[in-house]
Amino acid sequence: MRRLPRSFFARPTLDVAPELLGKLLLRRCHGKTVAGRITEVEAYRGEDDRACHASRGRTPRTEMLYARPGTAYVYLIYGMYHCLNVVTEQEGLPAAVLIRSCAPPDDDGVASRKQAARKTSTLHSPRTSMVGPGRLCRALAISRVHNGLDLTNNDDLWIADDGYRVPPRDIATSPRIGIDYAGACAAWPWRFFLSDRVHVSPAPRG
DNA sequence: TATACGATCACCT
DNA sequence: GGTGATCGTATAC
Repeated sequence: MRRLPRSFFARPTLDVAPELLGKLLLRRCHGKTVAGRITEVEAYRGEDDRACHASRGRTPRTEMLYARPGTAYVYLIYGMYHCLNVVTEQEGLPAAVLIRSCAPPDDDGVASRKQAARKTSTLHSPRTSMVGPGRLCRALAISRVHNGLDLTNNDDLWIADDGYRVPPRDIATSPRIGIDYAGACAAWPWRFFLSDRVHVSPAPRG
């Protein structure tokens, strides 16, 4: 089990995002460690990306997007949910990957992940589900107190590689969710997810 | 100071 | 299919 180093995040965001699929998101809280295997992410890159919060420039809110790669950017959305991002690229270039969903890591040993989902469905109620950015942060007790945390060097929240590999053909892409206001950027296929969609948020209708 | 709205979710018909 | 919850942020005044 190897914690992802800063060099992993200090690369093009569109390379980092799909490579985060299959990695473990780990959260240590009150002496217990909770983990999720990343199944769905979205890339946000640069001031020219109208869906990126930094598209209106550097403000107190977006400051962390300009920080060192490997920094956590956590913000409050709709007054009640939090979203977790990992900052990418070089310091000064505002870019990050939104972690949208995780699967229970113990699904691994089962041949069919759909079978595993059925098997464990009663253990993962809507309140403990890690599918969806708001639910993920609720399940892992992630909030704005984690904004600015260095994920490469702390023991509360980090990302690790345990050797699990996602075959490239099992990765699907789509436009990002909930950014219809972003003009042409709304069509960019910057959402990456496991194509079985077992632990992935449902695609919007339409 | 006031207002509009959002990288969501749960619950309703 | 639709809508309310709930509040920080950006923008307009």
